[in-house]
Amino acid sequence: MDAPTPASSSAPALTLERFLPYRLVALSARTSNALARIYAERFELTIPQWRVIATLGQSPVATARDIASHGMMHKSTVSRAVSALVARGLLRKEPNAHDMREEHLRLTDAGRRIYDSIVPEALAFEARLMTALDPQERRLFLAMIDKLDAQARSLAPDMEIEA
Amino acid sequence: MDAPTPASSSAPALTLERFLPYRLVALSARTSNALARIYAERFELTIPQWRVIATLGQSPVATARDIASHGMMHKSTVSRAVSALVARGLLRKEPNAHDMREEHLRLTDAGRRIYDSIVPEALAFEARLMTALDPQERRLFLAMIDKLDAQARSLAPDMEIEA
DNA sequence: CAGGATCAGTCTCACGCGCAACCAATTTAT
DNA sequence: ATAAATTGGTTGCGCGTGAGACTGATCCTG
Repeated sequence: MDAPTPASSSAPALTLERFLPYRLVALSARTSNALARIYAERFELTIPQWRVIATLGQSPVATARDIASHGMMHKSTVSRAVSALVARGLLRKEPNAHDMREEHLRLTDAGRRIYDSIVPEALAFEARLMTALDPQERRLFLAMIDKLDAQARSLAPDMEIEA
Repeated sequence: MDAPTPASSSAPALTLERFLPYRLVALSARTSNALARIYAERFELTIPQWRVIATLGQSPVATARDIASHGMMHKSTVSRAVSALVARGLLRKEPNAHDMREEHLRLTDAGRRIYDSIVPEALAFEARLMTALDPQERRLFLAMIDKLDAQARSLAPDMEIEA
């Protein structure tokens, strides 16, 4: 790409390189792709599958609906990821006697082993990424993400997000 | 979702809410979706189409390859977006006499009008989002994104990214 | 100045996704 | 009590995508 030639336009300049949504997408795509290598190539997990496992690793029992909202996924995406994981023996469905519509999901031992294998690598990756910032910056950065996320929610309140 | 129950696991804790890649994806998805409403619903543009237009709004002439790398898209994605935009009369292909392999792409007047309509709205959206941060924080935040992006590149150097 | 590597862009294929219709269980209203 | 509305989850469908093969053009190297 050439140097950004000013467009023959009357509109105020929109320079993607300085446009926040663009920067966010770029950074998030880069880190996600790098991280995906861990669980995709080495553990044969898709992104939704990893999100299901990550959620259940953190909260041992959850319904598909919980997982969908927590992982910002469509419920059909979760449903398919769950089916695949159950078929692989990494997840178990347990009927909920109090509400037969929902099913409680739980990692099997094999599922937890995979989770336990991925977590240290994911944390190590995060740590390597974070070396770009000093400790104070890290706190600041996460705090600012929180603020921006809250603001984004308030700007599009009714939106059910998909990643 | 319930309160994060500690998992019965020996692995170090991975709490998604505090995991940087997760936070980045969440924020980036939220802002992208909100922004997409502008150009998707009101101008009937897909995300790749908007990226093509945004790039050409900024650098009036570019090849498909330029646009792909600039917008972090696969070349086939760009190819299809370009075809659709040409069909709609928003883009023009011009053969390059010096290299018959590539084609120079340029917005038509209609294309530029759409670009000029979207830009102020996109900038207004960014501004509204940015109100969550004070001016100094904004500079800091963008600088930290740059640092993290550079670090992410160095951690996965050979990776050709897709958003 | 040939022949092989490289490059721009298109096209086919298979797949994963979001959507929306759907089913079954449960809650609410009448 | 019963019908209507709501909710959790699944499934069929259509579409857009990424991977990668392929075509034609250009460049490199001997």
